[in-house]
Amino acid sequence: MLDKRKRSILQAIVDDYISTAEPIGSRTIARKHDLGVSPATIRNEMADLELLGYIEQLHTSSGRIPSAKGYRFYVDSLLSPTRMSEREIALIKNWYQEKTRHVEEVFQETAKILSKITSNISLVLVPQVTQCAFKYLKFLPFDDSRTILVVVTDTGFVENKVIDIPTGLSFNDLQRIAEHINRRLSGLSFENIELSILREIQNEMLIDVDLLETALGILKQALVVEKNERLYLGGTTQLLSQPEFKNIEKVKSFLDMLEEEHLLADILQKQKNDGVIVTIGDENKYSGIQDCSMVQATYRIDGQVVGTVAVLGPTRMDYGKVMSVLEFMHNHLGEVLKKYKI
Amino acid sequence: MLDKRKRSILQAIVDDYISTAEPIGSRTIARKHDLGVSPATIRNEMADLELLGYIEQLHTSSGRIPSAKGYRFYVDSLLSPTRMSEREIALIKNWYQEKTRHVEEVFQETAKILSKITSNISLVLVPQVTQCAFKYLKFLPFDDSRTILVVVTDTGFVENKVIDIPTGLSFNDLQRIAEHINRRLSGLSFENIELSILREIQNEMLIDVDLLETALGILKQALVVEKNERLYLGGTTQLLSQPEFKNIEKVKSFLDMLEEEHLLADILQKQKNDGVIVTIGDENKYSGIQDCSMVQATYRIDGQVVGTVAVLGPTRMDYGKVMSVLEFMHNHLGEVLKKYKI
DNA sequence: TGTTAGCACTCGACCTTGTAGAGTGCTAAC
DNA sequence: GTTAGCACTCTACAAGGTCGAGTGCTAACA
Repeated sequence: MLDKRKRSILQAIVDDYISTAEPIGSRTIARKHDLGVSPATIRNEMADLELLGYIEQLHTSSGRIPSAKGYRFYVDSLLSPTRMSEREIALIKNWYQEKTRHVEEVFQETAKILSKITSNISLVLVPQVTQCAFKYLKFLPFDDSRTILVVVTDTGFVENKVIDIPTGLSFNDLQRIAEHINRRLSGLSFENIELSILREIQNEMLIDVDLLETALGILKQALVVEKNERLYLGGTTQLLSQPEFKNIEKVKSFLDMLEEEHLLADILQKQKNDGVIVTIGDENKYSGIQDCSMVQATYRIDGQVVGTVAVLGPTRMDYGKVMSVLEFMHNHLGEVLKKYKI
Repeated sequence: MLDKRKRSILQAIVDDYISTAEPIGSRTIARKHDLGVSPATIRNEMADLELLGYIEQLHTSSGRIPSAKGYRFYVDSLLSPTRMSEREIALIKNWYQEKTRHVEEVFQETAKILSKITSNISLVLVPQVTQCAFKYLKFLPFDDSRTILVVVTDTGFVENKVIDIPTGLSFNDLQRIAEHINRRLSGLSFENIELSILREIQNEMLIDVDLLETALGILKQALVVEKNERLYLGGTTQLLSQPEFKNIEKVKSFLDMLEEEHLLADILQKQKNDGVIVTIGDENKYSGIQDCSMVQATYRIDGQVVGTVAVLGPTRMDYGKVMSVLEFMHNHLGEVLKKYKI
């Protein structure tokens, strides 16, 4: 364990480096932070800290910058958990009030808020439909050969698709099939709608087994669409303001990675514990972001975890601020979503 | 009018500059293009071309680069209209076949194809709903206080929204109102649904004028959502490969502009003639893209123009290729959309 | 009269060199 | 254990020099 002075010095280095993006020297620390010791002493301590792996040097005679281990210690032991100020909270709540009318807009604006406040890239993973319940499906008329299949969930998500009416089925047949399916499935969560239940339905409707199969196929297809998690991204341009992305090649490879949406969704750790998680530098499993850190948090509706929000940026990020914002989202995004009738 | 040799030289300059992004000198032209004259002669001609405003010099003793006027002349008079090769066309058609299942995916993939082929940013403006016809609206049950309003167009676009049931209206009232509205509006294009018609409907339904007003309000609100043009963007990262965007500040301001979607939609000229249009440099009305060129083309369904595709990039773009691709989209995107049941 | 070779000139790109400044480690004194 | 002093290291930056590509002009040539 580090003694008090070493901790103060490490804290000073991380704090300063986060705000200036410049390596920090002993004299700078002595000047800015009143530790009551001379630069020479600080130099000795810094040599120790470097030996212990908390800070590193780009070359002889440059100041020190925090290592991944240093950031980890900072986040775990030096950062006093802060909450957002009342004023900030009021601002955010007001933002939601003004800018959101659809559910989708809540996600969109959440991404915007996060990236704006933290000056980093934000990710919002929307609820997996599997976690909400099937309410009903309905076929709406379109023309002789096509119909509109509408699937409604208990949370008010509506998905629709224009589909061909399977040959041999009349529109009335479809209505009948829909009614039956609804009677059996209504209220079940999408997770619980398994092939076995679908088989049962098929068995119950002895007539037209083939036709039902087609209809069930359509439902399944709709489910696939539903299940597809959606990801909202915010603040990709903020990236360009960060000094670590001066190098245009770096920006390019990073943006290319961001375009691989499924990859990003995968990067978000399936977190077990319910709260804010910080992943620093090479703790990330994808090499593309190993000089980045990610802070993520779940959000819940009625106590159930339904999605994840995250902030992604260079390891040199303002962990305190980012964590407090995500803490807020963790606690309040569910409320907001509920208010806006998800 | 330029004589034949000047035209050859201008063409050589534009061609070379497009492919190398370096100013072109007289010696380079003499070497690469067999014009049968010496560099000195070419120099004299270039001096003339500069005087006429077709090319310009960044400083004494640099080669020449085309001016906006030069590009304009190139596009109008030097570029022989080319078509895409059969092989390329087959590739594109195959791409659509493999990657598109929803209508939205067609737009998404069109943007991707355009940016991939042209190495520039692509814009796909999707059909304005105003240009297709209202088919019907329907209220679907949700819960005691809310209903799902579904609006269907003749092209198969379906938009839905969960709305509060206005106090005083029963679900049956809504059904009745929907029926009446459908009877009056079905088949009308959204453009033709004007306030006057809505007033008429209001007058016809003498009972419950207040309630109808509310319902019409909801429809109008849905229309607003509908009318909102959607814009698909592709290849923003391609930008970073272009040497004119080495400067990170430039990239940033450009990307910021791209985020203003409505602005972009506005930049696309409301074109009257039906074909491929090229806008070069300061011909663009927005100052943010005055060192860029834009090539745009309409696409049609059943002979009716429904949307626009465009490619945006530095003035130094491969106009021949870009124009041929957009010519292709102009002629075939409608077909693709039709096949995928728009 | 149009074309060409030759020449002096210009300017950016690139390299070298020198200097200032920030920072370090070590040592000796407090 | 702490500190002042000192020699040392390394980067950033500016100044100066050279190279090469390109130009315009002039005089000679077909």
